[in-house]
Amino acid sequence: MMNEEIARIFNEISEYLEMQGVAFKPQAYSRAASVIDSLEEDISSIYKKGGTKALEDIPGVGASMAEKMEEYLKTGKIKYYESLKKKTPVDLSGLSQIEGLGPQKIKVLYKKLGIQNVDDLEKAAETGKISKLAGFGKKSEENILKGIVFTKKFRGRYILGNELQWIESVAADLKRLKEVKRLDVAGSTRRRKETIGDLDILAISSNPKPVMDYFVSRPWVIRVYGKGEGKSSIKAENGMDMDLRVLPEKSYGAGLLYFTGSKEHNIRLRELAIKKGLKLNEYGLFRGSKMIAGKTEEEIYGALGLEYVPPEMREDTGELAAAINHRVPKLIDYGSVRGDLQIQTDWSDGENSIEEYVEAARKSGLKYIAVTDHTKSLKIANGLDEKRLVKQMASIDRLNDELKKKKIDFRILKGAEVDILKDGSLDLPDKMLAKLDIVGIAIHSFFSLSEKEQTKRLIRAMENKYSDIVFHPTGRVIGHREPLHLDMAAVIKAAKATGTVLEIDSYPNRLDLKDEYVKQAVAAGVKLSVDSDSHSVSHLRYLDLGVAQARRGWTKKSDVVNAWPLEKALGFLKK
DNA sequence: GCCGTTTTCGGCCCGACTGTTTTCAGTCG
Repeated sequence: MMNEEIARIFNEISEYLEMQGVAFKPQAYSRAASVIDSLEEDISSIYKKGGTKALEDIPGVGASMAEKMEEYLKTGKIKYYESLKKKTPVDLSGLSQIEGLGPQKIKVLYKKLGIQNVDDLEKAAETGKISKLAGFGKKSEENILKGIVFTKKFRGRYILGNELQWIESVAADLKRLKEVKRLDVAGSTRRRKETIGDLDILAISSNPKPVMDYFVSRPWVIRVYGKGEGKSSIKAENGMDMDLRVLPEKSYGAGLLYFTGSKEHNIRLRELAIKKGLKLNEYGLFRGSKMIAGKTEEEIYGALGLEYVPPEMREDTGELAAAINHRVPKLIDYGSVRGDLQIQTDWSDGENSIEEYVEAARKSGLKYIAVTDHTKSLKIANGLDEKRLVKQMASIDRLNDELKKKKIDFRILKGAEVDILKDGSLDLPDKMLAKLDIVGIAIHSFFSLSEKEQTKRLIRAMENKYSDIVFHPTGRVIGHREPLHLDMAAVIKAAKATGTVLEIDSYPNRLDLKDEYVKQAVAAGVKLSVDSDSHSVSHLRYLDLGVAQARRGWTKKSDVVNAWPLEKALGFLKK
């Protein structure tokens, strides 16, 4: 993607300007960089549609940056950036990844020692040159060496769903201390971002010292960056950085709000406070020196004249306007999914039998599941042909009869994850699809078709009168596979027109649809399903990740068909 | 450099911790 590259360049420009001591411009560039980085649409396609005017519609991007982006798209270079780089030829991106190094220190390292990259830095640190510099010391030198080792070893972010159990066990461990009155994991974990970079843990304690002592001495702590009564920072053995902060009870809501973020949401809140003649920080909301709110988040939103905003919505994507007008949607609750509409069993590439799924699903409180094994084209997954599917349907009938006899309120739906072929036709004939309760359709091949072809292919499949749900619609695998080239606006429009449900696949590295598309789909009146895409009964727990994704896309219970009672859901789906 | 139900000019979030200092700059979130 162009976006990542432009974001990187803008971030570097920001740091160069900071080196020069320029005021305000660095923030402008770094804000634009972060917006561009999280943008769904590619810069080049935005530019193609509307030129620099369209680029200027990106928040934080004005005429000057739009022009630079245009220059980059046309020539592959930005002269302004090149000249900054020429003046101070250092690997900024690499160097600033080292913990504790920022623009000012990098500047000194370059001017005094000619350090241009991480290798130079390592050599200088090893030969003791850095500790002799003014403003640096022995400790700085040690930290730089440690930082180099760590950045080499661990990079990138963590997939939330893969870490959540561990995070919850860490929190539970700390909560057990008698000195801890309350403890929450804040940050992007609380906002349920699909990936997280580090961990922010908050606690109330009137006696923080033993809590901090305990925290930094956990066996999985491999490095302690700092330890104080108010804050301690460590690195865990999986490479994740963690902060634990202890706050007084009267400020806990303010702290929770502040450390939950997002940063952009907080900045907006502070600006709102300023406009009301107030000041918001992590200790409370103040009028002059008088604290007027702070104990709970609800209290602070209230004092600012706002409706409460759930953490999953705090991304500065319009939630504050909604809160001002008291129109924050009532989001779908965790645990409110009643049936799972995508499950693979041992008939194809799943690990468990239908019977085992029934038992596990009942245990987790579900009322129905759809068995949706792969179809024949997906040979690698042992996909079912018509003959085997008929056999499976008969066995589901038998199991349902048994459940009925035992007066168990649970239903197994007959379904399939039907492969969408290259031309948009389906892998099973209509007369077969007609016999299924749930026809999930999915793309598992020809990932690199052009946007036009891929969109046409998917929409054609949706137009089949038996297609109920598009499984993992964009096909992305976080950190592994880019999403399909799709015109999502057109897909969402087609979903509405054809009455096809779009899935939120809850699998940790899929979470597909992603939050922005969920929001667009909900706004368009498209119905969603939240499914686990289980390949084992242990995956059923992922449903809450899908609900989190739904909440991040402002979804209400009424938008999610499998949060409805079974009969209503079946009534909505196509014949 | 960006932005505007106060503004097209004059603002731009704010505090903790570290390491180097002896009162503070830099980094981080």
